[in-house]
Amino acid sequence: MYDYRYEPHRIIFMIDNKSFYASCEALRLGKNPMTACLAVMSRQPHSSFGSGLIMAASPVAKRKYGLVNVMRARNLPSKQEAPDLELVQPHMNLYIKRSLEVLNIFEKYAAREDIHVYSIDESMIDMTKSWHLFGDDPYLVGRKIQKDIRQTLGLYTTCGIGENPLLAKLAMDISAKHRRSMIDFWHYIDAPDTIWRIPKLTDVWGINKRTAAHLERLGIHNMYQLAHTHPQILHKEFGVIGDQLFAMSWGVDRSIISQRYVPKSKSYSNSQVLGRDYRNAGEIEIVIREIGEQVAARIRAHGLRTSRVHLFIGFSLRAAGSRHGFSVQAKVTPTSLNNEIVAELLALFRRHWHGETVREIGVDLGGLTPDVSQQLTLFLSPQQQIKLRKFDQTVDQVRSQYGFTSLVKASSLLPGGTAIQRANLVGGHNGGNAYE
DNA sequence: TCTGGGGTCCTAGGACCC
DNA sequence: TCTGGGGTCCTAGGACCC
Repeated sequence: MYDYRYEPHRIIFMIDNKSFYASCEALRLGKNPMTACLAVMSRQPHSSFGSGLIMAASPVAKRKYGLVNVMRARNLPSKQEAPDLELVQPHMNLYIKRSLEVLNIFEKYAAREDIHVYSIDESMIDMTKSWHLFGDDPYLVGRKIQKDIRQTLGLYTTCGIGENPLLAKLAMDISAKHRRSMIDFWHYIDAPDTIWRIPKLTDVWGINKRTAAHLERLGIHNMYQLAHTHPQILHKEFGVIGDQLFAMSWGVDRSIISQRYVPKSKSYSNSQVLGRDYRNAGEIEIVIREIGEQVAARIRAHGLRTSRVHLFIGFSLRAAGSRHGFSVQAKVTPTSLNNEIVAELLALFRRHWHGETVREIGVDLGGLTPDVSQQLTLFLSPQQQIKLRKFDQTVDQVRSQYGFTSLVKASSLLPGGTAIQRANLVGGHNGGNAYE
């Protein structure tokens, strides 16, 4: 048995909003999230029939009609088969607002530095220092927070509690989500009855198909077997991921939430699956420019410059050839200028594209540094550079005040441009109004 | 099956340097 | 010549998460 004496023994809450988007929609329509039968469907205008995406489904819709998240609209039951299933458009801005409201509630129970927002609907709270202020047992405190959120916002949450973040996450994913009580507490010493009994490797956070298949090849079919495999073998097969897999099988995780982890590399990206196949270089380049300028505006808004420009092009599956696309990057002199960023993207595109039919385009700007000093270049006078900066900044300002479409490049009006259609989207989905 | 979007981490292998 | 070795940086691609 593992000696857990020197592992952290904290009280970590992992709280997840049950069917978050679908619940926000149910409440918006004056319904109860647990009894409403609805799904949130995102559809791009001008895309082919049946191409909609189910972003979220309410618990009843999942149970009654077998809906799953990120399901294609064409797989939905028909109107006759599911007469009471309601399909609604996403309202991304509303979800963002609700998410912040949930965060406000968490801040009543713990210091901001002890809260880690993991995603729009999941947060981790280190309650070690504060749980006893709210009850006699962490379990009861968890229920109290759940009740608070339900009474204040109408949202239902599931809560995993653990002695470290990993145990809390597993308690939530594996157990709390499926219990009527919607809460569970996992301790190190329970590993044989909890972690080792997880039925499928892919149920575990961090293990997906590929890793599971690799483990299966080694004769490891469950967490018990993983925990009883020599760590050296795992290290040889998986590198540092192997070390991590072994630690996970014993519930070991030494990260501390208040010690903010600073990611080595941060980047901003936008990508889109095009509504149809693009074959013409000019049309493809319009979209590359649009996406490039969109990401460039984002880094400017954060006061950053990029030193690594990355272009991803995905080919249409119908396109012949073995390449399914390409993904290339180039180091550049740090810049936040539309012109320079787009020029580099187009150069990358022209160098690597050989006429294939394109269906997906993505731009990622990385190697970010604060946009403070002016980098001199050989090609432009400082005055010209300052002028370009001013121009980009002015456009950014007008757009933030009057909306993206208040100022649009003429090229975006040409066939192929997608920026205008997508101007009101948030994360590629309908933004709606936060106050609807 | 055919096409959602945003993000991070890890690794292998090549280039280059001493 | 049947030729050293280590370190670092960089790119492409894989894997996973929500």
